Amino acid sequence: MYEKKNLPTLNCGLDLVGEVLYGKWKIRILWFIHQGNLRPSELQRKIPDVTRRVLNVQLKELEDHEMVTKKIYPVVPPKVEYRLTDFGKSIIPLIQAIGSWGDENQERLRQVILKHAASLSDKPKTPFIEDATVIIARSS
Amino acid sequence: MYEKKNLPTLNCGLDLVGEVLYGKWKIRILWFIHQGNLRPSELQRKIPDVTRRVLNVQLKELEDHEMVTKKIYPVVPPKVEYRLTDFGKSIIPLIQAIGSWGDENQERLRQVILKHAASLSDKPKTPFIEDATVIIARSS
DNA sequence: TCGAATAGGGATAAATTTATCCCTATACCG
DNA sequence: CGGTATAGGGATAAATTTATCCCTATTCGA
Repeated sequence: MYEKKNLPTLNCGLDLVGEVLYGKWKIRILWFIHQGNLRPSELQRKIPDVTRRVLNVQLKELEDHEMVTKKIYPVVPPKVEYRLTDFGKSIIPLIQAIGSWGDENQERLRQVILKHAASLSDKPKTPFIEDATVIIARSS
Repeated sequence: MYEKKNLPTLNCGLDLVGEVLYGKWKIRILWFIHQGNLRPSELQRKIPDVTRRVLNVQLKELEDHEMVTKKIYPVVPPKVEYRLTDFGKSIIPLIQAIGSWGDENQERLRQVILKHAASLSDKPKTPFIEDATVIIARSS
């Protein structure tokens, strides 16, 4: 595993929440578990962009942070279920609120996100002189 | 700058919010601006762990995402102020709620975070055989 | 005149997170 | 028998984010 070299900042509540929710998929994982998708394979189908490996890693962290519990059924093929702890359940209203705000502002969010992303891409790497060259070739 | 190679997932509101709030310091930056710390130097003093470079970068992203506006005063020494947009203001209640939940659960959060962090460090890298060697040496 | 404060940013390094690849195991279905 | 589904994890690569270092400029105060 990876050993942290910089200690996290843990001054205020905001810092603390950040530690347990920070992770590309964690909020969504919690949300989908809340929705009743308890098994890793179900979660993976709900979040196709996450790989199984990373899903496992983030679930493990959520477990360590006592947001979920893991139950392994000794059957074949294997069966595992994750459930929210009471602690995990208590954060669901926040996730709900965040999701609602996001839904309400969907259009604007999508617009500014895409605009920002574009502003990163459209820095031309090839100088304009190249375009000029093409034009000259055509006009000959 | 850095050009993204993997496109973000933008399916639901949760994804969208993630895009604009994801960043180690962004939520805190918004919060402190909301508290009236408008100038970069003030923000830096409030968040000593962020470097000026990164503070600038994250402020720029918040600006691109229309969460804040930047106002440059043509004076010397330079003076700059960031303010929340109406859009930015509308997300403050969420941040407030997250912070409150974090404060309320401060103790438990601190505990599980530290426990998890410790579990990463205390994986012994030197195999147990070394301990055994020591014991044998002692008993001779 | 030197140092501090103000704001900014390029180049690069380091840290961290996320993804890819590949392997283990078993039962069921056709 | 061969393919699929189930869950898991080590080793390593790639992507991304964050940090470090070092510059520019001006005014004020000691």
